[in-house]
Amino acid sequence: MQGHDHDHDEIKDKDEVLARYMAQHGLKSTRQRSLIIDTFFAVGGHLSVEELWNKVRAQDAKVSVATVYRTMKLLNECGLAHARNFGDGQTRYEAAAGRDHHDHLICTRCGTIVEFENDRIETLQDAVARKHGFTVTSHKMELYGLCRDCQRGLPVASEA
Amino acid sequence: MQGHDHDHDEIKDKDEVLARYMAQHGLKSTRQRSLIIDTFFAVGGHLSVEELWNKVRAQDAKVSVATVYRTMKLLNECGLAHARNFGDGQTRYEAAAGRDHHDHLICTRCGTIVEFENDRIETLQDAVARKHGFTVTSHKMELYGLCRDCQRGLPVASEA
DNA sequence: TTGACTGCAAATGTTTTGCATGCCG
DNA sequence: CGGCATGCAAAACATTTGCAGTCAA
Repeated sequence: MQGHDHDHDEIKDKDEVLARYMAQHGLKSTRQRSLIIDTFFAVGGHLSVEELWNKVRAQDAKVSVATVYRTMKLLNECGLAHARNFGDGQTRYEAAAGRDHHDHLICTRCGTIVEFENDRIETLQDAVARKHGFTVTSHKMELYGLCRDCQRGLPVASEA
Repeated sequence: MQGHDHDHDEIKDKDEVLARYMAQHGLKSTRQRSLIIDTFFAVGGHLSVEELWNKVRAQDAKVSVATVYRTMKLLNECGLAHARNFGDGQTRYEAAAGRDHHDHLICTRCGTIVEFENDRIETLQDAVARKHGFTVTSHKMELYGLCRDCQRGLPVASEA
């Protein structure tokens, strides 16, 4: 739906990071891992492990959830995916390769997630942290509310 | 650190909110609920259900975890407690009655949690939301990093 | 060949729930 | 009394892990 036809650099970058990480850690590139990782980056968005598993199983019915969990944990460790936690009980992952930091607007009615970034907020965050003697290494910020459509009571389109 | 010795108004406010909510929902005031709620507000901080359960059991050994879960869910629903999720697998609750909104600085080494509020950040958040057509009803922001002591490598004092 | 990877199922840890009993109102 | 609340244990989830077989390097 969105025009992301120019992420070849990022994909290359991602592959490099991944290859380097796997080499350094003695990890192997397997059919399942490739499938999971490719699917994850191809789908985009904020996937729960189960959602990702479903996409993956559509292509290879024998991949187990455990492998998806293990693979996403790896991606997270090597910095290519970030684990997020938006209130429903599940951990969601989002692609991180070559992307700037960003935060989220979450519609509490239809579940839409919009990403944004705002340098002025980041600057203020740093200032606050400094005032309290903290050195900040990461942060997360989530704004919950109603998106434009839900404010007007439009029917919820459910998820894909 | 913080001078919050004047929360008597807030406590009264809390009881009112609670009483009204319980009346409206046909809820009963029981020994267990009172004990759990009083303990929760007395201890303060960001308690996991298990931590709270331990405090409660010290006073009445027969209270079950289930009741603590049920009670905290109630407090959360009536707005007197907020559920938070700081990365470890557990949901933590913090008192919300009569308190201004605030965010958190979390030390990733010793676990210290510092609360802060910053109106300019809130203002910017609203602006961002508006730009994306959202009406924000709540938000959370967490800054992760090292607190002053941990930056200097001081020994971790563990939790209480 | 070898050791990492996988699938499966069992194990974990957290939170929820069904049910019979208990207690507030 | 009647119905919500409680305790207990089982159930429900999300996630992890032990193990034996499989596969990449």
